[in-house]
Amino acid sequence: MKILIIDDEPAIVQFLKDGLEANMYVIESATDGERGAFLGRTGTYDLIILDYMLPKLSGAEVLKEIRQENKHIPVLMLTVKSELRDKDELFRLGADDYLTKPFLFDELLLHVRALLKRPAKVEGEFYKVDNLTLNTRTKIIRRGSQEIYLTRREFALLEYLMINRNKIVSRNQILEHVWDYNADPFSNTVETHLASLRRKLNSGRNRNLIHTFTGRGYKLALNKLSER
Amino acid sequence: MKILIIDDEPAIVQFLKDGLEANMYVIESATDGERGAFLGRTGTYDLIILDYMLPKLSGAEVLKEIRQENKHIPVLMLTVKSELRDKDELFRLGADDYLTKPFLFDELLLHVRALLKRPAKVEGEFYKVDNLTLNTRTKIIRRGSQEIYLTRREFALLEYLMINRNKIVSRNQILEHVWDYNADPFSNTVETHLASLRRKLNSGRNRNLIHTFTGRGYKLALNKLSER
DNA sequence: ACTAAACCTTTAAATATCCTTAAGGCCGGC
DNA sequence: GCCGGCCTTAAGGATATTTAAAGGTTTAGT
Repeated sequence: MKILIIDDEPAIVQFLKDGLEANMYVIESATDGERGAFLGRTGTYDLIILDYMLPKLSGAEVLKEIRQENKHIPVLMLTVKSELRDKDELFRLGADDYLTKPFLFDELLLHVRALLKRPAKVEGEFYKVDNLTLNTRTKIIRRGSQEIYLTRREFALLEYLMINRNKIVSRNQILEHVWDYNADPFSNTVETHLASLRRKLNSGRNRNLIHTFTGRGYKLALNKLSER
Repeated sequence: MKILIIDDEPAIVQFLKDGLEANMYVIESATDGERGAFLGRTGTYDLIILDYMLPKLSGAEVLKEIRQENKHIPVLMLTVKSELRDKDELFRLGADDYLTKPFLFDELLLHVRALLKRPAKVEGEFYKVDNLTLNTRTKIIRRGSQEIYLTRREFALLEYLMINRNKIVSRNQILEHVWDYNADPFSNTVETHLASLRRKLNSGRNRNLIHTFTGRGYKLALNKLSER
């Protein structure tokens, strides 16, 4: 899951980034409204965290720009109580949720989880394919009863495959959803991570669940071809 | 365990602080209601000790503010008998317990212990992971039969890890619960204390119980990964 | 109030982990 | 059987963590 943070205070951005990365989210950030609006319009995110008070382009304007692009990405707004005249104002602008500063990180995390659950991305507490499970709350991966240790990138990759299980996802889709804009599309880092993910998932006598479709992409499923 | 003291008399604050620190609690304090309410709302405490009579914002008002933030932190109120018309008044406001001044420190300590036991933070007299035990009453740490001497900060750190045993806690969570607001989040004092804690706990041929999850935090547990 | 010890924090260097890059071999499609 | 795309492995670079040591502050004893 990829989250965009737009806030002009570097310390806050860092605080949110660290905390969210510790919870296995992929983070991109912008420290002014202009850059934030650009990323929000052009990037691929599952959630945007947007400060109300911003230089260059206010939070409200950024939100408007994003919404114009017909995107219905969940947007969580951060406000200072004194700034907030009317909370309905925020919803009218198109925000999905808001939080008044200061807040505890755990509070934010609850809101983030709730928002990410909405767009039918997450049905229950678990994703499951064969005997492979991903717990969306604890971020624990298991193959059968054995817990599997994954790095952040590997986790984000597997999560994306799990969300799209039984469907073919292209290399570019993966790159868009799991890597940030710095990623070099000509490098083979996706393939490398897929390899190490397969190695970790297939240990023992477990069957391979990540199937390659040459020229098309990858599919996480019990069988390469669907049979009914 | 971190305690917030809100009292306008510096001498009382000092008295409580010294005594509680001697019992391995981490203390923060405020000498007026405004500051107290701010800390109470924004900080992370396991208990708040609140004087009824305060300048700027009365104890009752401070309590109301804290409770508005939906927090159910235990609050211990301190009153002078003459101030207290009706003790039910305090409970109605949301206090969990009260004490009338003057009192003996040991009395206070009993109340503090009782309150901290409530929120399922402490089950019995001991925390235990492998052959490592922490006695919540005597504050004695043992690895097997060997007693281990820890400094206050090390103790608070281990206690926090013990409360959250078998769960990953991030560096920021640790900072929030074990250090006070003065702590510089960019220094590596947490890491340094973890190192010295590990050194003390792992002496001899004991296995390491504090496991690192790069980019995510630390977990106190028998094994890094769980197998069921 | 002074001194010494204990403790906590800071800095910096060493180490470990993770991510990316690059090269060579393998496999599947044609 | 050839070619291009994919996989694997290893090495290098970047980032994160651990360790060591010195400096500063607090605490405790006299």
